[in-house]
Amino acid sequence: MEEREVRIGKLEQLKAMGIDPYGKVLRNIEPIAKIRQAADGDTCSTMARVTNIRQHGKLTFADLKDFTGKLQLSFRKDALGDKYDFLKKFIDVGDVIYVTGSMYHTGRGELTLDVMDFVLQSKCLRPLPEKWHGVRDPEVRYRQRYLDLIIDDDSKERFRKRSAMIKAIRELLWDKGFVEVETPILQPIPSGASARPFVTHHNALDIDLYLRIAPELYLKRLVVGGIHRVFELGKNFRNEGIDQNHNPEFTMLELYQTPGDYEDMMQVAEDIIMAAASVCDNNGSINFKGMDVHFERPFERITFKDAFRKYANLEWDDINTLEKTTAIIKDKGLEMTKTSTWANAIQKLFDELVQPNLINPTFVIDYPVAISPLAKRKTDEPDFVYRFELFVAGMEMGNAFSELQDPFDQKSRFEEQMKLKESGEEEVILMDEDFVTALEYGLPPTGGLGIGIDRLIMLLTESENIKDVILFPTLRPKVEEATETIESTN
RNA sequence: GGGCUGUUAGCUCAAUAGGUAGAGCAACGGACUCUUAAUCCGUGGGUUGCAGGUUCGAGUCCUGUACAGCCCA
Repeated sequence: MEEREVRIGKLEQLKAMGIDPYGKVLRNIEPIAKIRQAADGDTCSTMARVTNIRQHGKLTFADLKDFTGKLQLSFRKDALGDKYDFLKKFIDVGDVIYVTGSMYHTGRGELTLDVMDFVLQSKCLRPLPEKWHGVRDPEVRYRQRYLDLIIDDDSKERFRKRSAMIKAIRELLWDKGFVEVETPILQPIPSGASARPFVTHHNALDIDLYLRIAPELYLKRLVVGGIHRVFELGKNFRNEGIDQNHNPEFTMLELYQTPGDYEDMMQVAEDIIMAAASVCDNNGSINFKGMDVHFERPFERITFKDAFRKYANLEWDDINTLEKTTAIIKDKGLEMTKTSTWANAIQKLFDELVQPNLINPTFVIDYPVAISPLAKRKTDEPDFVYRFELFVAGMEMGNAFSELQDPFDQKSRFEEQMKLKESGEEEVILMDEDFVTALEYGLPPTGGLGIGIDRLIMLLTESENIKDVILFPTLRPKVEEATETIESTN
């Protein structure tokens, strides 16, 4: 590791000269994006990482980058004197420096800070990845995200947008009078959705606890408690495989509103998605995995039954029993991975035959009660519920319903789920008696909505892999290696 | 879980048929006051992911393994 040794050598020399390579805090700075708005002749100061150095004898240009942008610097021997020689000798690409100087435009028109003084703020001991190919190895990008952020402007921009979208969503909800809350991540019963949970153990209580798979049942308790508009934006955890669309921990928005129903939730869902989309200047059109997607209100609506008719050419009479769905699954050469129930079969058929066709934002509404244990039955059609799922680019983006208020019905639906569990079904919505008790106190007519934030951000930033919108995606830890680190100096 | 592909210098990538492992950038030394992938001259840099095997000889072929990517479930 020769280059690193060279830089450590410089570090030692600096110390010997009485210069702290990890300098004092200098606060009178502004981010690069702000500085770039200055007029020629203005005096500006900033602190950022040097990403490129171009030396020309007694004149040196350098590029400085922070999270907000890039700025060219010029260093002149005739302005800096001995300090210019210090620059040439001790400042490397990767170092973080404080600079102060005056703005001007070069002959070629590049906005540049002519440096009057600079201070080393942190010495970079390792060479940065190559300057124009950047980091290609996905593993480095995910494990050493800081390198990705230093080098890759697109990545930087993607995470800046992520932050801005989440801010836009929060502001929208606050403006609508929603209260933001935090409910337990450690839950004794991981209910509210059907997925395998992570298990952990609390020593003092000597009980197993589960990382939540959904905050749903807690948020509805809060509606019972009188918080009529409530939301939570946070992590859920599901113990399932990792692929382009799945990370074991992911960010979910859930909100509940009373008075409200799933019609209201369609409006809110559109509001949220348009608010997030407004952050990306793409005029509501994106291209995702080769699909052209247009965001335009109102989003399309189609009933669950009609979706089968339209996209799979199947009438409800063709698929309303386990025998019929099983036959079709075989006929299409599909494979059932879960237990053989009508609920699993109809879900499988939907996932395979309908979902991939839903490119533009589409609300699929009025689901069968058998696959919706927390949603309110339709008054005119009690085998169906007031529920929708939102699909975009063939991906599920959201799930919402008019919430089931009837504690007796809720109890019996939990019981059905538990029967399924006993018969070997792994993923069911677990019985939560305390939640039923809460319903007995009276849940007013409520609409509830969940939106997968990571997937929304993937879509709007046209990122095909969920790992590209999560700063530190879950990876298998590296076993060997433990990259050579410096010996502690004490 | 299954299949395919990848892993070579700090970074990005080469290496034809199994025959001394190369280039660009980065680094180091030198020239250079308007470059922006600066340019020019020169120098150093490798346990080819890891562990075995075949062979006179392995980056290359075989087996196993680790990690990653893609596809499938």
